[in-house]
Amino acid sequence: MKRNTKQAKVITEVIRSAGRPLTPSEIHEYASQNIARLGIATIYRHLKALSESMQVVGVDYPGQPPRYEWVDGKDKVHFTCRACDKLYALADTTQNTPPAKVPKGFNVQGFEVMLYGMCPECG
Amino acid sequence: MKRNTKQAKVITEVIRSAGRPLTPSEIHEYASQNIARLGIATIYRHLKALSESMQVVGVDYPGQPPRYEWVDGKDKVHFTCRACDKLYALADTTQNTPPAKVPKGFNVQGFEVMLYGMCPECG
DNA sequence: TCCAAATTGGAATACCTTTATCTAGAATTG
DNA sequence: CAATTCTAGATAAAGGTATTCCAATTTGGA
Repeated sequence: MKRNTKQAKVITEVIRSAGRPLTPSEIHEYASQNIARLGIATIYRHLKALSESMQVVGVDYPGQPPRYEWVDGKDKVHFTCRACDKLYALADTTQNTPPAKVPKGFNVQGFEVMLYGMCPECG
Repeated sequence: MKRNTKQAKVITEVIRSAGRPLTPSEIHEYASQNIARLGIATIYRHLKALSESMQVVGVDYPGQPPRYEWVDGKDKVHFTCRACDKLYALADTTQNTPPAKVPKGFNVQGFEVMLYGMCPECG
């Protein structure tokens, strides 16, 4: 039986309220503010479970560690700054329509847009 | 002085003509068909150089090793099959226009669209 | 052709993320 | 409240990519 532990609540809330994709160590860092001696393995265990239940999805981009993001049907557009490497979640302006046509036979279930450039802080 | 070696030519040509993002080991495999005893370190050396000179870019997606793709101003749209994990490069139908609006202050230099779903072979 | 310098191959290894393991502790059930 | 069983924490270990090292080779120029 699945149990409702304090760790599960905090980890889930951290990801859900972040508003942007977080790395496992970021999640660990933020959740540790509410739970002393939180093990990194616990982060990975919950990330695995949350991924399997489709509540979070992985977001990768080159040269950076994998990040995880809450699934809410929005925030499919990300922006990464080439100067400071910050990752932003932008409002989805694509209305859930894949911004590209696909050849016959491909069934698109989801999509993701990654923008590269300079963020307001970096120029 | 930079030298024009057979390895550099073959590795570059493998990536350039692939038409899709390749993993370092895929590049090694294909290039080895033309060069006996090709070291994997040579692959990484050239990938690093080609990345720094902006001739290739990295393409990541969750759970898979990093792939590298030739930069030609096209092929910014990728499709990954959730069943077989194949990665396809689709024709860019976005005309180099980012498929999303960005807030004031963000300067978009490039973008990438990743589609998830089922490929023709898998359903 | 000959030489100095750049490049390669091969293997070791460094590096870092993720997982496995084990025991102690905590959450449900009756 | 006691028993049961899931979960957490800590650390070791795995897993796998990327780098380093250096002798041997190759390249471009004189």
